[in-house]
Amino acid sequence: MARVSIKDIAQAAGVSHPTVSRALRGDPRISLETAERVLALAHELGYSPSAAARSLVTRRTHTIGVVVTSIADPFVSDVVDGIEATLAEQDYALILALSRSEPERELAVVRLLSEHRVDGIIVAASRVGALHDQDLARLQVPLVLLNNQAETAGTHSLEVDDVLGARVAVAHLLQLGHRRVAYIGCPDRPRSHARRLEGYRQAHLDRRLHPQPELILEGRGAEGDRSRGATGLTELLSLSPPPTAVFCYNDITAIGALEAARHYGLRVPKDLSLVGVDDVREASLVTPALTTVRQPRREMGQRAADMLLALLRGEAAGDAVIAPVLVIRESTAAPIGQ
Amino acid sequence: MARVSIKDIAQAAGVSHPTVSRALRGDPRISLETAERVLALAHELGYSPSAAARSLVTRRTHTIGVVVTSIADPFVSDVVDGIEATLAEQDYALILALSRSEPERELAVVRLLSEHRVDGIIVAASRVGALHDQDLARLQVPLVLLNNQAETAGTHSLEVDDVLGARVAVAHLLQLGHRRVAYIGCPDRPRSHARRLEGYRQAHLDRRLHPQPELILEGRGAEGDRSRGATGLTELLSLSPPPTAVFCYNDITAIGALEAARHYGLRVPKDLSLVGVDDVREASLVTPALTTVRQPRREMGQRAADMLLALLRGEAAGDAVIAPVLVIRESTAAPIGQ
DNA sequence: GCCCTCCGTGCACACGTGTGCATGACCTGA
DNA sequence: TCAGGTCATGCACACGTGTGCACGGAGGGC
Repeated sequence: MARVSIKDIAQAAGVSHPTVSRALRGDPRISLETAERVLALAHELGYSPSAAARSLVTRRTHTIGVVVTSIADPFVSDVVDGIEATLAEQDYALILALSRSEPERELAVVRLLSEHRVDGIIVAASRVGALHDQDLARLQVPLVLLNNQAETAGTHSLEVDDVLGARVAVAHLLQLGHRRVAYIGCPDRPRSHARRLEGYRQAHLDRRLHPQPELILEGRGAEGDRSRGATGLTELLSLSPPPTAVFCYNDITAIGALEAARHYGLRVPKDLSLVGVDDVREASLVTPALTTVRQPRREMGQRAADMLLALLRGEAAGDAVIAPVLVIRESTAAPIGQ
Repeated sequence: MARVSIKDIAQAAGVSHPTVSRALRGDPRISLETAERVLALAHELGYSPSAAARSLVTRRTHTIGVVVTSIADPFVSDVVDGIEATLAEQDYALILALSRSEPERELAVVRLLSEHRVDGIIVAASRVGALHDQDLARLQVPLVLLNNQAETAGTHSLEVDDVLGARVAVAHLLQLGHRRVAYIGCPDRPRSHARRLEGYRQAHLDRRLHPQPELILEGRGAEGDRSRGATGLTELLSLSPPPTAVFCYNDITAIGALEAARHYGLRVPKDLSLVGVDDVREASLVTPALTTVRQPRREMGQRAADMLLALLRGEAAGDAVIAPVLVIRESTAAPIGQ
């Protein structure tokens, strides 16, 4: 423990401790001579300022809290990586707190961040939303919500443009020549589900096409993503004619559909094109590699941190919308006969 | 910001602030009556103690630093998840710091943790090791190293039993009836490479078999894991007779070998059995799903945190070794003719 | 030579909490 | 009635840093 304080330096330099404080902070009122002497001594004694003592008087901890449901989720950890990158540049410390979607833990998180007097908070909920809001807002600290499913008043938020992502993905399929493009959705996440569906519609309308209702599957709630992809595809194949391409709510759903397609003897992308959303690790590994809509996760983290730091500087920061990127791989091709 | 202090409570309760402090900490010397009054007021006013002020006098911040190379690495994020679980139980805050394998950043990390006076530090290096040690040790704070490649004196460490993991994996292959089992290693990580090779040897000796030198591939350094798996397998197939099973340094190497096997028209596991190490996400997703040696990552994080907390309580904590687990999936089977 | 100005530094206090010691009230026993 | 003891509380100080203000000295203008 570096237990040397500015008082020790003061004594060694033969000055008062306020002089040391000013010298270290580069106060121009201190003579060059003493400033140099103090700096040299500080270095020599291995002085390290106490963030606690400093924050006590400045009322700033230079610390921000990051609340996520689970750090094991690759989406979340990429976002946190981006957050840290920006914060580290500004010498902010990052307190990581996991809510684990347990009310008890969420309460403890709020208490922890409150006691440590974080200057600001970023909440990156991977899936479920609508938590914390109330309690965290009560801390009276700048709050940035990332990809939150719930609309919360009084906070700043940042999210990916889901409508645009879906629109670009479906436009890609339509441009390849597909005319029967299906959508397998996700009722568990109503907000992004509705937006992706909207993008699906817009892509059709952009080409003066009308989406066919029987090709739009809401899916059942109780199912997991993967199984929803499989059962969804089974259902779609019973139509006549069946779709030649499917836009899936996310990559895991698309992989489920991919497995089902293989089971039915369909070749992807020759007989069926598939597109997912998220660009999870598995997407590039599966055979054929999945065409997908990537959320620039790291960049989103950076942007969120930038927003928060701007708020801390007293600047006004509106909400931000990030544009996703279509990554074309091997699971999409022109339909047979084109 | 909860800016109400014990002085405010004291004033409201008509007592002195030390009395409030004692009442909140449950000092038995305070009368039950005033204690209750103080607690009620504290709750009513929304009091939240200042960790900074408290730590200034107690010389304990109840905060620990976690240093990792990259949080985006799934191994690391699982470990951090485990660390957080244990720390949260004890109401410790967790400052996350990324070194990113950049000397400049490592220096900044040390400075940051030093200024925030963390009570202890856990270093979880995913791959490269031999960093920080010097600087971090200088902080005079309990230090736990997790899976570090370098031997560092004066610190506590925790690692997975690499020898045992390899031994169990190879024993599995031998028990299936394989008699020519190869090993594709990794010269970049000499420590764990040597240990897995040792486990490979032991498994043979356990059955009174002698490993054949031509079946042991060290691999070239410049190559990536995946490509090393592919070129390694190619080399092995030129032997006569070729091996019927391969134990790979890690899953990515095994996947590289898997792809090469497919390229040569070999069916896995019918013609060739493959085993990896790590149980990365991809391992269970690839076809056929990979038999592998899982490192209990989350548990390792928990154990590391437990060790650190024990050290903080002044207890002696030796080094710990974690036993890995063999996960049998679809990439291993008895050789043809068995 | 005197007054004013400017420059460098120190004094005192503040931030919020914890703790050793003293203080006063009350009770007990002789 | 008084000495001694217990109990609840307050006083003063400490932790390490930052800042408003006062102070002393040097220099310049008249």
